[in-house]
Amino acid sequence: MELRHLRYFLVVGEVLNFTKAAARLRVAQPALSRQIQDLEDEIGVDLLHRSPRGVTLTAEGKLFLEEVRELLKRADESVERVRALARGEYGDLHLGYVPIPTVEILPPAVEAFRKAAPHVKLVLHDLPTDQLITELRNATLELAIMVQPISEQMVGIEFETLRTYPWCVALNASHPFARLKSVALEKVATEPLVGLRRKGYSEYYRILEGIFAPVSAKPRVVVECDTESSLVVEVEAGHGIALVTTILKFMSGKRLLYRPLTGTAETQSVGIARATNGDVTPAGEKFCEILRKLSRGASKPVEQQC
Amino acid sequence: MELRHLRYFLVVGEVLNFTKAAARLRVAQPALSRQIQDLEDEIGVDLLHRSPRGVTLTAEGKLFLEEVRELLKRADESVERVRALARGEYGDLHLGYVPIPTVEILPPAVEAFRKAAPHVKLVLHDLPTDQLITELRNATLELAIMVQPISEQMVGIEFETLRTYPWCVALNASHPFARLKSVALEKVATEPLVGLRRKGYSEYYRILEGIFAPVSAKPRVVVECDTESSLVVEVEAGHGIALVTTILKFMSGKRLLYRPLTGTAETQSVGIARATNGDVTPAGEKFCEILRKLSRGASKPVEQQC
DNA sequence: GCGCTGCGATGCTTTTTCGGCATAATGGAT
DNA sequence: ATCCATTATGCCGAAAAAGCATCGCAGCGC
Repeated sequence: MELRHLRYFLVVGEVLNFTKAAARLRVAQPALSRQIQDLEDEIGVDLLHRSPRGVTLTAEGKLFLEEVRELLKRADESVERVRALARGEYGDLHLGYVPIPTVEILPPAVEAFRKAAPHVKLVLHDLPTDQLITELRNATLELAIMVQPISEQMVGIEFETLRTYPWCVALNASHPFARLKSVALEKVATEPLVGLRRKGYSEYYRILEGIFAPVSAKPRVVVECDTESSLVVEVEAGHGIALVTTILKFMSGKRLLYRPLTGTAETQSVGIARATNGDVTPAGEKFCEILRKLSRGASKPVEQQC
Repeated sequence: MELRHLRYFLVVGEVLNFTKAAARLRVAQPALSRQIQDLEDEIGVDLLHRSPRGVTLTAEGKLFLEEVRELLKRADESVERVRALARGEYGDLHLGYVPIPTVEILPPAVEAFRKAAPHVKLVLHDLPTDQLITELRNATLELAIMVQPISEQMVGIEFETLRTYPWCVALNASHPFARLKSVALEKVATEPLVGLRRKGYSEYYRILEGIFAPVSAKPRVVVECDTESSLVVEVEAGHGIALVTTILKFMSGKRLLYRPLTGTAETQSVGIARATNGDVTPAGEKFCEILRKLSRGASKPVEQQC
């Protein structure tokens, strides 16, 4: 039994006339008769009552017709599903991200992707940087949107920058620096700083050290915060100033002031990370493409307004 | 795309080796390679990664393999279902019956049928004779187990006798006839009778008239009962005697006495009725066969013990 | 390093089967 | 009885599948 037999029987069962069915199938009537006979022989059951005025379905034929209809529909769907998977319009996409630094990039990309590939089950995993790296390596995650990791984390990881943000100083309105238009790196070196916690954000400290290296200073972090939101609270409370990027504006609103940091060329890059040997599905590639397009087309990042 | 492609792909996907798969499929390896290539070309997606050390499934291949597994399974099931229908082991069987006269025949037949064809949905319809005839004609019912209808009801109906029961007289213990071993027809002719109601049991009256015709008498039915059980009650209460068959013993127990009726050769036939032009499914035929076998093999009907 | 081995792919031939054409058989309708 | 629409059959050519021999490739062992 081949699908041909089923396709032929479906039409014969619907039209109830070999001649017309053959015309619709673009085959000669005798060929069609043969195929249906072969089908009946193979399953060993008469499916049709033949008469010179056409054909009628037997009870077995009626049952089989319904089965065949369903079967052919499912066959089409199966093929279409595989094609959709190959086009990146079907399947699961496990995507990791660090919430705060990606807040400018991720939400519009997710929205665009959901529109472009509505049948892909997009699973978002909100995790700290260190764990994102781990899960990319063991393939739990396919892609991650995150801050560029420090070089020692990069083995086996590929990173593609989407946006770069200059560093700036976050402070509350009563701080002396509030009157300045910008803050020089040397001045920050002596200030007490509010930072993120070491565990989970190890790259933050490496970057801080990188920024201060030219002035031979060590950052003096007096408060370590679990999250960016508590960092905002600490700075607002005057426990120190913080070295951040303007992305933080998205969550601090007008509670903090931001001043450009001068005296360093360091920037923070946000982009896409993937495992070097990791299989990225077409859906994943589609998501990357959307991210790239949005990053190219977007207006200048908020840092400009700092 | 043909089922052949799917069958081949299924084995290749499971064995992950063309040569072994070809051996299992009893085709040459190049033929198998071709078919799989054709399949991939047709759906336009690579399903396998080839290497000189064997093959592995792509993500698309994994998905398609599952789809194919399901598809082929369903195809087999569909064919098997049609075959089962043709063998009378699948489908619906709408069976009508008149409860009391069939109580000796039907329950064991239903039990045997359920064992022989467990996947047939047997739907029992408990209806009066007249309605059974109607529903056989309009094909709502396929078969009915009932008392043989009178000739004018028989048009378009075929009846096959399974058992015959002689008529006897049902009476209560205090009736004068209770002392007799048997009751002659002439004696019954003058007695007040308890009978079934005319509406729905029209054949009962035709039969009664037939029994009394030889002695030029008319049955004198003084009470018409809706059901056999109320007939038992009326006879027990002494409102009259009743002409019945010994089948009634099944429900009256020892509340009534039964005496053979002499002076008539009339009997009541219980059997299978079907519409002359009605399609009887294999399941229906199977049921008939079981009824016949049970009727042949059964011990003599209860009438003998009357 | 070089042949060996196991694997899938390719080229060519043979076999099967599918389709087309002409025509027979069928059975109800006129 | 004849006609007509419809399905079935016989035969042939074309297409597709299978088979056979062989190639190409990559890892393995000597």
